[in-house]
Amino acid sequence: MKIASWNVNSINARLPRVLEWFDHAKPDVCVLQELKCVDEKFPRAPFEERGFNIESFGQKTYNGVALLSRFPVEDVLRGLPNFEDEQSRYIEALIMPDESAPFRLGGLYLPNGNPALGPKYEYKLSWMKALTAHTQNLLAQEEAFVLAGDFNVIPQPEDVYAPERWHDDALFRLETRDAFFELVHLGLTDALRVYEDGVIYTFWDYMRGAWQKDHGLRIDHHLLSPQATDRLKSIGVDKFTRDPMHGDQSVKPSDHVPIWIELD
DNA sequence: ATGGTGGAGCATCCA
Repeated sequence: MKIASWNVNSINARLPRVLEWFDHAKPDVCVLQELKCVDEKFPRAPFEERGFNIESFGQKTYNGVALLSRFPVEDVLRGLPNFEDEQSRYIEALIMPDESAPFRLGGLYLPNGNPALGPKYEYKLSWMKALTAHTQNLLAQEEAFVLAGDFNVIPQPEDVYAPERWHDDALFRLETRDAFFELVHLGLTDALRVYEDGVIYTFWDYMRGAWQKDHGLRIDHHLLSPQATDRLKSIGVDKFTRDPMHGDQSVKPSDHVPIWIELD
C-alpha cells in the first residue's frame, strides 16, 4: 500500500510530468496540493483511466487539494472542522483497501505564512491550531491515519541548507516549529525521519539556482498515528522529478517532489 | 534591500 503526496504547483500546467510519475511510481493513494484550479477544471479523465477515484477541493488561481485512490473512499471531508476558511487546503477520507485494513488519510496544504509577522502569519498559526485540534479528535478514535502534504514547516536545522538564513522566515521561526512539534507530540510519527537521518529535501525554490546549488528544504511530510506507524514498511522521496532535464522538457518541474510511504 | 523564477490570468498576487 503506497501512499504519496505531491505539491504539483498547478495540476494542469504539470499534467504530463504528473502522469509520467504516476506511471513510474504507481501510488495506490495520492494527495495533491496547489491544484490552482476549480473542481470543474481538474483533469479527471487521465486519472480515471488509471483506475483512480478522485475527490478534489479546488479553488480558482490559488491553493486547491485532491485525494486520489485506487480503492473506494468514504467519509470525505473538505476543509478542517470548526475552522472558517476561505481557502481550499484540507481534504480527508477513509480509504477502504480490498485486502489490508482501512485507514484515514488527510491531505493538506498548510499556509506559507510569509511575511512574518503579519496577518498571513497569524492565519498560518490559527490553521495549525485547527489542524492540531482535529488531530486530537482523530487520535481519540485509535485508528490508523496519515496526515500528508505540504506543511510549509522546516522541522529542524538539518532540514534546510542554511538554517542561519531562515530564522525569521515563517517556515522556520521557532513559533512555527513549536506549533508543528505540538502536533507531532500528540503521538504522531514523522515517517521520513524513521528511515533516514541527515539531509532529506522535498523542495527547491525556482529562484537563484536553488536546485543546481542543492539549496533545498524539507517541508513536505507524512505524519502517522501509532496504528499507522505499526504498519510502516518503507519511505521514498522521488527527487529525480525536480530535475529540469528529466523527462518531458517542454514542461517545467514542480518546485516540490513527491514523497511516499508504504504501509502493510 | 532587492530580485531572481514560475503559475494564473491579464495587473498583480502568491509562493
